Amino acid sequence: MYVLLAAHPAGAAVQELTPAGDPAPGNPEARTVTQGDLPAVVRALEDRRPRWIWHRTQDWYPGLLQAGVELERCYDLSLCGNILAFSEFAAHTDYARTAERTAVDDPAMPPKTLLPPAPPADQGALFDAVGAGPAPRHTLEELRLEYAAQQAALAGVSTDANMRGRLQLLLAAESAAAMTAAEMQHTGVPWREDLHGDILAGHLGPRPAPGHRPARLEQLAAELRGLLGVPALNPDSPQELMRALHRNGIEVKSTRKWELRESSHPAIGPLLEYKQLSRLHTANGWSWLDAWVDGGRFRPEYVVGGVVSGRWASRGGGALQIPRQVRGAVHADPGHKLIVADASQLEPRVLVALARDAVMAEAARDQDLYAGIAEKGFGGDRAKAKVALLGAMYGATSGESGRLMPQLARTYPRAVDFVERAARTGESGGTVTTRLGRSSPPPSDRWYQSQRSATAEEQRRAEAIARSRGRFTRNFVVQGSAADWAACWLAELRRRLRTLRADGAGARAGGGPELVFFLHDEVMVHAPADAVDACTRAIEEAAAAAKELLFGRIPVEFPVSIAVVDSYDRAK
DNA sequence: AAAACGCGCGCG
DNA sequence: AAAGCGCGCGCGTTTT
Repeated sequence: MYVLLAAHPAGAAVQELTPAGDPAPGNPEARTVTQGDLPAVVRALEDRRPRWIWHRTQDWYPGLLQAGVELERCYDLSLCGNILAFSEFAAHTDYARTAERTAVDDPAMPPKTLLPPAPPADQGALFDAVGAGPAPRHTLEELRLEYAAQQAALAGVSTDANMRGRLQLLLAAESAAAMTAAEMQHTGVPWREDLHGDILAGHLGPRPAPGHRPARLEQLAAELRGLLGVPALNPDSPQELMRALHRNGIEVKSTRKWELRESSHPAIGPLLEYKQLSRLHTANGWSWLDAWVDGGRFRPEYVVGGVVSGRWASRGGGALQIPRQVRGAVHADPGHKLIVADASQLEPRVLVALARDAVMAEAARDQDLYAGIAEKGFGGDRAKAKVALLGAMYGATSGESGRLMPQLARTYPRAVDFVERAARTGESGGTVTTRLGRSSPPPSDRWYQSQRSATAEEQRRAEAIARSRGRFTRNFVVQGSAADWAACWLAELRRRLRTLRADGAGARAGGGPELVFFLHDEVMVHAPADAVDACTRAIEEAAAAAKELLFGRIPVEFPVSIAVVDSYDRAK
């Protein structure tokens, strides 16, 4: 069953559709629902396990979750349309051809909200007030036609090499990701403000008055002014700092910490400490706590489709950059555990599978892939093998990594060829595509302009721009296919956790197992102690399922390492 | 005064 | 030890 949900002046409009996007023969009429009635109506329909079709998950699902309604599956027209419009698998379809002319939704655009909670006051007037605000951006009929067009495009994708199946899987996984993101934002990461406060006080001293440096930073700044002989120095100003360093004979070209570390001047130690603590204070200090942690939960906004490769981005709170320094504040509730799982060395394993490199696959049977690769081709030197492989995936040209490339190519020609081909394609303006069919964006205007270069200087510049795009497409196939895998892993895990909750896992502990965090190749589940074993099994099963969905039965493993801990800093 | 840019650094 | 990819954010600085 497919149900389309659209904004309507009266609140919302609901219509049952066929899988292809036609009005359902037995029940072709749309009906309108007031905003207040929507949660109850949706909940009643959910009993029939429909796939909910809507413009953007972020417009609908947060409000429904707020009203206590959790749903199983959806189809996000905006996210799926973006994939279909660019996918090479669908490039020959009418949908992709017309999509080039129509603006595609920007995934990074903030969502409008239809149901409580109301958006912050400063933007409330724009999006608020059903009936009083601007007309909905898309009518029910427009969205129905959009869905039908997307399904027609999908039906037009070749079944060769299971391309249609793979793309369909990607659309389902992307839509599931959108739901997971909304659910995780709703749930939040368990965050102990008191522990965070202890960490801050330990490093910085007591909380300072607003606009002031904490005691420890002030002390270090004073020390630096003395050591560098600049009484008014503001160490936060790179310009002032650079001048002060030069005056003391410290000839750095930037104030980056790895360059500073080269110098042995007595000011360098305190300066590096200042930089580290200053970062902690400004990025994850007391104001961060005030702004982002509420009621013991950190609720970041995830932006599914925010990265062209298919990775998620986030907005506000730096959710995808929680520094190791403060991970001790991420703490399970009483009677609960955090299960932190990450896919070990995901990208190189994905490369092995993509390239069907049997030699590398054999080496990758080792739990430690880099050690396995080192054994064959690098005389057991793990560090060398790792640097070489990372260089191959990122397009290293110089340094040790660049020098090791030929050595890697001798033993593993298929894997190296695979990324080299992706690079060549990108350099010449072509498109590359992930395992499930997400394609790279077209070259930038800069790239096109540089193609028409005349002088030798312009020519050199053009080659640099081309190489830069080559590094991007080289990495895109690996990073993007890893994101494909991770999206499937997450979707499979979500499904299993829903089953565990439905079966009553953790009912006594006051809250069943929940996904609370996802970071590229890592998931965190917050689970009652007695559900931990079932959850770890679910995580492993989901990983195995993801591999098979992407690649079928191939002799490449995607092991996950799992830590069951009370706080995040104890994981790996 | 506000917006845009560049630096530096956190994460994978 | 940093370099090759992908991000977000806060600060200082420059431009509008």
